[in-house]
Amino acid sequence: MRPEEFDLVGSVSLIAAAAEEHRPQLLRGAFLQRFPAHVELIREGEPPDFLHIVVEGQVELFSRYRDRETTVGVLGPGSSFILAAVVLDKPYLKSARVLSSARILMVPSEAIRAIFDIDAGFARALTRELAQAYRGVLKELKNQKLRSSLERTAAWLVRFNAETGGLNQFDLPFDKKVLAGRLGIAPEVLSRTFVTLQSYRVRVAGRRIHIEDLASLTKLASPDNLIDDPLA
Amino acid sequence: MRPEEFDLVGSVSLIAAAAEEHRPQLLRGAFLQRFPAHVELIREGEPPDFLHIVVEGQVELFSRYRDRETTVGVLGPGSSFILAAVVLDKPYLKSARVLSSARILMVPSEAIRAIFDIDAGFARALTRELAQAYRGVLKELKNQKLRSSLERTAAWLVRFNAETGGLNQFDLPFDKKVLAGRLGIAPEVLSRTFVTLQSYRVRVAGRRIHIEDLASLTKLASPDNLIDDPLA
DNA sequence: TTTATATCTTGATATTTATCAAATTGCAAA
DNA sequence: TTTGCAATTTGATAAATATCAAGATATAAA
Repeated sequence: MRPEEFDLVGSVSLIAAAAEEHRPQLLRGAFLQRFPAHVELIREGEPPDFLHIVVEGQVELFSRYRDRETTVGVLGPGSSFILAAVVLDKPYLKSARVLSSARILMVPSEAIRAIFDIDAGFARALTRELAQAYRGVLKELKNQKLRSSLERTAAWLVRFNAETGGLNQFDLPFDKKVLAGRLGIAPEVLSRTFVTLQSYRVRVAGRRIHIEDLASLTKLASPDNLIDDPLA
Repeated sequence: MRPEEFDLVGSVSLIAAAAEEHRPQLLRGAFLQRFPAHVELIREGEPPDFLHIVVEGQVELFSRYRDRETTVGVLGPGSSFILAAVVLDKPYLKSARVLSSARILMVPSEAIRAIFDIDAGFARALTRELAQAYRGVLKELKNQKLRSSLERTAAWLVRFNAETGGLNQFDLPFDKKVLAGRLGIAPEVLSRTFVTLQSYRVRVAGRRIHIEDLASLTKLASPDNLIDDPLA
């Protein structure tokens, strides 16, 4: 890696948690690589060679089964993925593909495990990250099982709105197709959901969303910190 | 705790992972307590006072939202729960109730966090446990999103059968109502699912299950190690 | 611009799952 | 045993979501 890349990488919280003297070892076999959209970064079932950290762009996590596919998450800068597989040295449970052109930091799994064993601060950070990831999936499971697709959509809109300044208007950060996956519904259903949301005074024009009655949408969504996770 | 209780507790893998000299500190404020069925052990939203470990009996993990409720897991002896909340010192995301009379080991959260900070072996064990828990929920999320209720039921039967000796006959370990919750369906749907499974030569009599054509059931279930988790 | 292609929407319909109500069965305490 | 309650089953129906097939629209490359 080039020097300026080290700076960039040092700002990744997990790496920053490692003691200064361990960082070189952690980054020795690491790559910071740029990938175009659609590239499949990892494939479920494969052994974990690298811990992946999104530095720039967006990555979709998904899983295939028979002839089906489902999205299990969408990540932005700062998020790592497949940490659990790396820790346990077990096969990936999910695949990942690049949505919009992305830069990914790839750190060799053995390095992660090695530093984990000798650097308590790094171990703590990693464990915290894992604990947060755990809570993230659990929340998503609850979101799926306890809410209807209309409610999930409303909750996502309310959350995204809040996290982008609460201006009550914003652009969707990805294709509606991807949002549908993120929400666990078919794209057609999302389309119809947006139609239904008109009666809650949500206006949709292409990627542009206007929330004209936040109170009403919020009432529908029933946001709940025990279900809704920060969008990363 | 009484001496024989220390033995019992020492066999819990997480506790066993702590260095000998740290065990007393870990167990100083701990309780090993017996609870009757139906007791609610923890309630989502509350701050994490204790890490809970099932020593005997069964515990159902569930979550409420509005007027709904969903099961997020059923645990047996050896399993801990709410580890992530303890590590992060954040509110529980799920509630827990006793199914069949149970003995629960409750270890104060601060003790867990304190030993975590000074005992690398314990920290490693805890992190591994967390990583496994993460993979467990992720698998459950995939199970829910990628399989129909019929397939989930078939997969559960195939898995349970395999883990109880592969005899192709066994008793359900809990009420059908609880199994329905575990599978994420209404009890009425489970009833009908069992009727449908007759054409796969599954016979149900009360709690007794006979699998008369494992191949056919297995074909329906498409077991997959990236989805099906050991039942613990 | 123009065109090719993918995304998005809409209509029609099928599947899946939930809900409600009413038996029925099982089981445990008296 | 008998009684009473909870669990389970079954029928009827509703609600939620998926699927398939066109169109319509947007977007990016030429």
